[in-house]
Amino acid sequence: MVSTEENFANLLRNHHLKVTNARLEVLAVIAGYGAAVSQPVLEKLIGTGIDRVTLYRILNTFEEKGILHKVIDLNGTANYAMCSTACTEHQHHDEHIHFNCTNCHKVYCMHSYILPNVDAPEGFNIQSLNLSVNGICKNCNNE
Amino acid sequence: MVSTEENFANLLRNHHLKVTNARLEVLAVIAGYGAAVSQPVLEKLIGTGIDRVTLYRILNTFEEKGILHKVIDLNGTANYAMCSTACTEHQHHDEHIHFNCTNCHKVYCMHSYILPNVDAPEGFNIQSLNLSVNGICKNCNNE
DNA sequence: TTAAGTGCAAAATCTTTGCAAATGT
DNA sequence: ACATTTGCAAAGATTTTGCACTTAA
Repeated sequence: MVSTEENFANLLRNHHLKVTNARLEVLAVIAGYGAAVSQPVLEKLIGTGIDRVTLYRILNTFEEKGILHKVIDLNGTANYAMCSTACTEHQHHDEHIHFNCTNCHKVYCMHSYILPNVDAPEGFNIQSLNLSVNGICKNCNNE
Repeated sequence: MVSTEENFANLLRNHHLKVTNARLEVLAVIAGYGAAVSQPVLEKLIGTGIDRVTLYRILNTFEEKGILHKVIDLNGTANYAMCSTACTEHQHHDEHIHFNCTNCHKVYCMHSYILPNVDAPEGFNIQSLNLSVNGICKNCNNE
């Protein structure tokens, strides 16, 4: 079995990105977090190792390349989560439900739920759907 | 028939807020806009009559009191729309679909669509749902 | 009269940009 | 070697706070 770090390196290579320490660390933290993460939280988790500007640029690059998808939470803050392998530079497939915990503000991707169909009114064209559920997550309920 | 301005004044009184020019103007602009409005757009529509800080404070107060509801759009920007009469200081009822135009960035409240039921996974409690639809609005399709 | 609301200045965030130095391939 | 990536400094954008002045009730 290949190490996790090697998997991340391959992920970067597959998207024609250079393998740098900063990028590997961002991937490791996000993949290990278990929920979508915001830039401020990421910054705390990572510590002083990576400059804030670099972090912003890494997140933007990863989103453009289809490595991460961006989820806007209840407060309008951007949160990032690993994309499914179906995401590419040209098309994001982010059609699942996001659960926003109103207590700890974690954002969970609920891959097992399927979005409903919605018919657009006359004159409107639908490109994508985004269903957010707000409530209390399992962690917070057990405290 | 009572004038619109008098209706707005009553709306403010009903929520125990003083009737001021700034508040009446904000209500008039938002009610006349036909979609949810962001603070920057509101500021342009209103012009120099109201200080930016006052505008922020009015929007916050209106949201707290249940006069406006806040809709976060695709970019994480807060947009404000008139609440239905079912909204109070203690409980917002904002359970309708929001249509985000990816071209003009207007946010439409689709009151005629009903949200689907979602069952929460074990341990999670759902408080509210938020379904955003992204696409091209009628206005932009006709240009 | 007096509590609530407003305007201005200034601070606190959050995010982006420009450029020189460092790094991966 | 060379294009990419990074760090730092600085600018831009957005939102909040403090305080004195004004206004609605």
